[in-house]
Amino acid sequence: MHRKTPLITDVAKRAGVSTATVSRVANSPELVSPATAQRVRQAMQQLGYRPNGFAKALITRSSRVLGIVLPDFFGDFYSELLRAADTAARDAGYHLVVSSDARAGSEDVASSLPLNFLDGLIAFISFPDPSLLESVVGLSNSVVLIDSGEHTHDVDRIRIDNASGARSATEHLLAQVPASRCYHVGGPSSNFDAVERATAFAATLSEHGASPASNQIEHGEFSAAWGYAWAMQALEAQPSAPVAVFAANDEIAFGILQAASVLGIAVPERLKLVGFDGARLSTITMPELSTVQVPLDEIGARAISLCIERIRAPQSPYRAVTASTRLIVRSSSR
Amino acid sequence: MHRKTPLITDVAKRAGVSTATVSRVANSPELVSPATAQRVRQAMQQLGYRPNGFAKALITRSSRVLGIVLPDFFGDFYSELLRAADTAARDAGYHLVVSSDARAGSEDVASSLPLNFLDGLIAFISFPDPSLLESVVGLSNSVVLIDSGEHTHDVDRIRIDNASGARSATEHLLAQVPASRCYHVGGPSSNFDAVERATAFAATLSEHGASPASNQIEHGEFSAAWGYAWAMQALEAQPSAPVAVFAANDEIAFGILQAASVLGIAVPERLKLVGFDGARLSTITMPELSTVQVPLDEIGARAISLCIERIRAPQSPYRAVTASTRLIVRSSSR
DNA sequence: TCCCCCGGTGTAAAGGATTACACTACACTG
DNA sequence: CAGTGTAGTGTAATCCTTTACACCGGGGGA
Repeated sequence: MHRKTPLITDVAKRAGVSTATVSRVANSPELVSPATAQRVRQAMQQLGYRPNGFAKALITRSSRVLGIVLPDFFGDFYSELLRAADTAARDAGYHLVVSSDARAGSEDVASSLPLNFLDGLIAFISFPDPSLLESVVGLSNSVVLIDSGEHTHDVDRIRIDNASGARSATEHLLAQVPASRCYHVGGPSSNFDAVERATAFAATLSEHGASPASNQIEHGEFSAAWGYAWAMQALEAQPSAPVAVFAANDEIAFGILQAASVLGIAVPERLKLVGFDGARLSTITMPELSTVQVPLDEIGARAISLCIERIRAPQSPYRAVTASTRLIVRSSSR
Repeated sequence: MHRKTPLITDVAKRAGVSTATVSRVANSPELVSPATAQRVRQAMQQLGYRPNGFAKALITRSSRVLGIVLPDFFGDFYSELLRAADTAARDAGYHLVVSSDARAGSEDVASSLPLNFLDGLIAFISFPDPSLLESVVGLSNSVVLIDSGEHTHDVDRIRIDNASGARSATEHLLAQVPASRCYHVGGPSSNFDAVERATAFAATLSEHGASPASNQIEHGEFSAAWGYAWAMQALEAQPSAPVAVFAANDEIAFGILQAASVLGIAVPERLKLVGFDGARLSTITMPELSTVQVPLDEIGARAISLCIERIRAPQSPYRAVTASTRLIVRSSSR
């Protein structure tokens, strides 16, 4: 009555060959004579045969599926990263399983991915809790960490060069506005990137002989709401002299832009604004947002290639890659 | 030298039981005496045992992994949908593999997912090419289609009630502005949702005795750039009397909002604007955007539950669910 | 006392592919 | 003509778990 899904033996029977030959047609055609291959392929077609992935993976010890853990699904930042990773993975014949709760404990990371099916794991964890990192690293043989700060573990890593981008942005602002009217609207103080960006901002000010007042650097979250809230209370009180703000990411900058519009503060005339990330959002704000570009596509692709290379050569030395950042000046700050 | 990963037999040996008992401890603990279970668990712990997913899936015929195909990774719309689906899946003990090129052919859909590992498939395909749909349906035993228009195939489906939302929005605008100054800025004419929304707009105008001029409904794409471009050329020429615009999604509306700001057209005084989707974007624009809310979380969760129910009961009758939409009036249109 | 039932456990048979190894037939070499 | 290499194919072991079925011992009913 109900047709069972065809097995390799069915194909073999139909084509008048052994299962080994059928398998070879699928996996190493060069070992099979063209005539036989043709017959086998036809049999596959007619039966609608598709190899059972589990059986294949069981003996092959490989699923060609990678897991990727991101802090969030939302926002252009992760979308772009994910897209790049997905493309790179596909080009290499791999698939991606995504998960989004990196800020939860590692048990969650573990339970949020079908770990038993993965050939490798890429984790973007910006809350550098050493024990969390340690356990994530233990989750798979081939782990790549993105942007997880310092660590003691042997593992492949990709770092974002927050400091140099933040420096460029700050220098750029300092060239236009005195240090005392330069502000940094930061991300969460528990977030690795946020801290690095804030630190670089402070350091750059210091190098210019200014020691930033406490209200010149404030931490919040990576959201437009935080940027808006900050701006509403900080900018309202400002005299008419121009102010410069370096936001820890584009979302925050976007919020600040909205507040400026409400407050009637002209950008860039009275407010010089620079964001961070260089994601899509920065190109659709009005005015267009100056930003520090993070090479998301490069990071995504590199993460995949590091992971795949480790799968191929488990014993090779661990590598650390730094993704460089670059200031892009647009109309919000000139 | 190098420790092999522990097998179920290792655990069994160490705990002094058979592999069957070990397996039972993991899968149906109620069959095992507490004392034995305790010993086995301890052995698992000590060895760091994790069952081989492939072997398990092979015999179980189930991976508890679902695939989901979306048109895109970008934008709040899909992010929210994905998040809801992911949450629902996780709650049900399933994992999600995502893929993003639904507008490509079905071969691409097939190659973009590790089909051989999936228990089911959820596909959001808004370009209702019948043969594409047909082949996607054939990709897995348990397929759920989201919003793929009419179709002849037996398959579970979720539809977005575009028409009723679009009607409400249009009525809302007609209550404030004469029909001759109501515009619809549509999405791609090949997109199912876009067409339904445009059609409902036109129908509502007709019901009010107005037959929309050709320039009152234009198709473009679901992007801020398109909305901006449309507004720059359409709104510039407008007299000072207020105009109403129903955008086919929030992104487009966002672009229109930007253009209005550039053109110095006050919203909502001179331009009444309503979007569609009700994603996050609509809440962070200035002014806040009236929109037709699509219950993304409900859709995501329902898609998962339909899929899982089909897996459980492959022979049950196919179902079609309609997700209702609802107008949310905010400051951009009142 | 005998039997039945049942909780707890073990044995061994799947599950469906890949691939090491063995083999055949034929073409060449010397 | 014996010997060797090679292209093409088949046989059977293997990957690691789950689970149907068998078994065993003891408590309770008749």
